[in-house]
Parts: sequence; structure tokens; C-alpha cells
Amino acid sequence: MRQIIIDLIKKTVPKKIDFDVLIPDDEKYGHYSTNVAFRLAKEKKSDPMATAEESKNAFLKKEPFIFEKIEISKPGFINFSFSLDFLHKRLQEILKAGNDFGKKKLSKSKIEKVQVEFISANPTGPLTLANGRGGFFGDVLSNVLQWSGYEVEREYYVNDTGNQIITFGKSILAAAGFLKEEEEFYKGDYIKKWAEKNKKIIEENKNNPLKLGQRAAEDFLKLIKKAVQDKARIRFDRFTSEDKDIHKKDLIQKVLKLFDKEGKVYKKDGAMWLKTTEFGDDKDRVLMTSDHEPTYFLADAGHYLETKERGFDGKINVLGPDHYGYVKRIQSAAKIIGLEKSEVIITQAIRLVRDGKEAKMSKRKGEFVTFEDLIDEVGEDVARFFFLMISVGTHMDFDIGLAKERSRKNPVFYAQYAYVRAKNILEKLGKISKKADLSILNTKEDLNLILNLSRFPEVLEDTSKDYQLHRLTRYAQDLSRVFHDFYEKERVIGEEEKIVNARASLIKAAVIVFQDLFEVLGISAPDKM
RNA sequence: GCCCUCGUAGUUCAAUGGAUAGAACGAGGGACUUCUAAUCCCUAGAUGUAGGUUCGAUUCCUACCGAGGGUACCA
Repeated sequence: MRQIIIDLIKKTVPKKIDFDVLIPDDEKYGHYSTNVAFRLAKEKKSDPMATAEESKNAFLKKEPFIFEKIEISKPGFINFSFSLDFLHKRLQEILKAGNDFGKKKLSKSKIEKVQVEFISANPTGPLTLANGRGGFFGDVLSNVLQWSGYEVEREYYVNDTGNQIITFGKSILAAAGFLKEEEEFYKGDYIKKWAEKNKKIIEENKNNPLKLGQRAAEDFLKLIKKAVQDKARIRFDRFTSEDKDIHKKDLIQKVLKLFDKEGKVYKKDGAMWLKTTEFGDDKDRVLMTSDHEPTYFLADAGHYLETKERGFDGKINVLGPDHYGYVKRIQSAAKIIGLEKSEVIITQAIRLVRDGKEAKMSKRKGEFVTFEDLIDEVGEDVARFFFLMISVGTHMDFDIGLAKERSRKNPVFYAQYAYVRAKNILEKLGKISKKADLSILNTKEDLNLILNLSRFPEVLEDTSKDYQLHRLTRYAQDLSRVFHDFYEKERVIGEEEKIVNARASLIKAAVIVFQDLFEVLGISAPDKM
């Protein structure tokens, strides 16, 4: 829809002119609006209003039929309003496409393989709220990319070896009384509980904290999988093991060799370094310590090489805020490896607030509300919507009491209720005539609903480009508002037959879009509430 | 110290450099004999501070103030 206007403008202005087409705040400014006249006027050093007038005439000459009107408003905007006929055709398209509406189909040669890595929390305890934020984000981003024609793999990278796991093993030994507690050890009830249940395993491995840590990590990974897949309905295609898939498949040596061949490696103070400063990092980074141990960074580079070798064109890595300092170096590695389109998304921190006061969260100290707790408290749909409503770049204050209180009056129910209302009408009507005359849909509410339903593919497309997933939840709220408004003002059942038929088609289209939207967001589409 | 992110109604959040800064919750007032009132309608209420860039700034630049994070041969 918007694309039609963009194409029209592109046909009439010089190529280098940059412009925007957006939806105006006020309906008096039409369905879409462009600022192209400002840009043209600057180029030609003329008056924006006069330029707008010229452009308007050029547009009308090229496309005399699809617009009801094109208007100029100060200080130089050009506002487009579609014709009734055009809107009715759009409605027809939704009905024709059915639940494929919004799905982009690309020819085989154009399909790109993208891996989305997210959560990837160490299996050393339950998931935090921040993990949940990244989890929902990665899940829905993957959906959006799939709808936009990408081939997507959803990956959870499991750090199941190295210092972190050794510390974890030691923490368990400390909890069982074999070692003295230390500052960096993991604490918390979940460690103690595991230690109590697994006394025999601890006894057997008391001199091998790595093995013990790995053994416990297996158990915690199972719990994580359960929480993520069953409770949160976050889907993964692959759980990649750092130990089995990277270390034991010699990817460490392989990536080291590749870095060396590219001339990016040097030795200093007995350690091996990668020249990440060539890619804008503050300092070069260690790949292999002077004790000949590979760093976590080197293992990660090996992981990126694995992804590249498995045929991916791109990778999107969703990380928590404690990884800020990590972005430059991993992007450096991606560049050397040749993994094009490598992107790192940092989700901002969540501050847990309780009764208006900040509550510190720490996994190591065992003081936190887990992701699972939250889902148990407010439900999966609410938790999901709640996180997705907010840009990942924003620091988020999370008050669990408030979340619980508001879960009964939550925007997700607002959207689901709109869907229920639509379904209910269709159910009451029974069979729907396919030969409805859509041209009689001409009230403000009819047209506004058609307009907003038609926007769905644009919302998806924009989101697949800039990853601003909260656009989807905003759209869900906007669309629901428009539907509720329609429902309040226009009736279906009891009207004369041709109105019933036309409105039933419109509602059918609404049901389609709501179903599509809920599927992308991963929330349920209830028949009754 | 240096680097990054963030600062918007009472609260939680929106606004690819655009028009009168939008919602939701909370507050106040109204609307059900109707396809589900988990809804709709009305009212009050905000860009941290000081400059700069331009037709136009919440958005870009500089300084300051405040919050969080990073700054290891840890992960």
C-alpha cells in the first residue's frame, strides 16, 4: 500500500532524492503523507509549497484512479487518500491470500540463510528475566524473518566447558562442604538443592570440578529447555554445545589457523592476540593465554566459523547488556571469518522493582526472580506481550507486583478480546457468502478497518529490516482499537443481507490478520474469553 | 578516568528529522433491552538543564546533571 506511493514518487523525482512516506497522526492529513517536496525544494532552491503543487500534479497525471484525493498542506506536505475502490480491492486481496497474507515468498536463489542466536545463558542455574527478554525477542524476530522470506535457524549456544563450568563445579563442592566458599562462587538455594540430591555424584567427582560442573550443567540445561520450550513456548532448532560441537571438532585450531593466515594474529608475553583494533576495537584481544588455554572469545570465534561453514549468509546474535564490551571483538572475528551480515543486538537491562524500590538481581548470589516465576505469576501471553511492547534498547523497570495486578487488564487481552468478538460474529452467522459486494462498505469505521488490516505486511517488512519488534505489539493495539471501534459503531447481525455479507467478509479479513499477527508474536488466539 | 546505552504525563512505555509529542495504567465524569461492557465516549496531565545545526529537533552535535552497563591472558 505504502509501496505504491513510494513507487509513484520514485517515478517522478530524481534518483538521489531521499524522502519518507509515513502515516500522519491526524486523519485529516490523509492515509499517507510524504515530505518529498521539502527535499526537492532544497535541491532546486525553491519554495516547498510550490514544489509540492508541481509534484501533486505529476502524481495525479501518472495515477489518476487509485486516489480519492491528493492534498497539499503547509509547510509543504503532500497527503494521499486512497479511493474507495482501491481500498475494497485491498480487502479482496486479504481474503484471497488467507493466512498467507503478509508472508513474503522469494524465489529459491534469493533465499538467505540466517542464524538467530539468543538466550545462550550458561546452564548454571535458572533463567533470569533478562534471559526471558532476549528469549522472547529472539523467538519473535525469528518468526518475523521467516515471514519475510528468510530461512532461519534458532540457536541456543551452550557454554558447557571452561572456567565458568569449573567455578560452577567448585560451587557445588562448596555447597556440599568439600571446599571453602569463595566470592565468585555461585550461591543460592538451587545449588544447595542439587547438591543434596546428588551426593553420590559429588563424592565421585570431588577432585574433578569440571566434570562435576558439566554433570550438573546437563541437569540445569534440561530445566532450562523445559522452561523455555514448554512454558514460554520459545522455539529452538538447535542447542549447540561448546564442548562437543566446537572444541571436540577442532574448530578452535581451525579458526586460529584462519586468523593466522589472514595475518591478524601475533604473539606477545607468551599469549596469542587477535588484531581486533584494525576493526575499531579499543585494544587487541587474547585468543590463547600464556598457559596455552583458549579464551572464551576464541571458542566463540570457532562457533562463528562453524556457522559460516554450515552455509549461513548471516547471523544475528542477541546478547545481554553485560556483553557491551564484547560487540567489537566478535564483529571483528566475523569479518575475518567472512560471515557477512553479522549483527549483534544488545538487550538493555531490566531493573527489578518491588514496591517502588529497586531490588538487586544477581544469579551468582541467587537473589532474583526467575523467568519461570514470572510466567507462573502472569501467564505466558502476558509475559511475552509485556516484554515485546518495549524497545530492547530501553532500560526497563519491571515491577512484578504491578505486572500481576495489570495482568488482568493487559493490552494482550485487549487484542485477544477483539479477536474473540470477531470470531463470535462469524460463528453466529454460520455460512458466509463468498460473493459479497464489498463496495457497500463505506462508513468511516469500515474503511478505517480495511486500511489498518492492509498495513500488516508493511509492519512486518519494516520490522524485518530494523528489528524493532515493539512495532508489532503497537500495531496489535492499534488494530484492536480500530476493531473495537468498528464493533461498537457498526452492526452485522440483523442488518439487511448485502450488508451482512459485506461486513462478514470484512470480519473474516480481520480474523485472518489477527491470526497471522498472533502467530508471529507467539501469543494464543482464543475462541472464547 | 575512558567508552556505550538510557533520561518523555503521577507510573510503565511510544513517536525511520516532520504537522496539535501518542497509548496504557492510575485520577475524574458518562454509555449496556443490542454480534460478549475484558468494550466505547469525554476531561486533566510530559520532552533532565544550557547552547548549537535548519524550513522544522524528543530525534542530530557540544557541555552539564542523573540512572544502568562495559573497561581482565574471566565468562
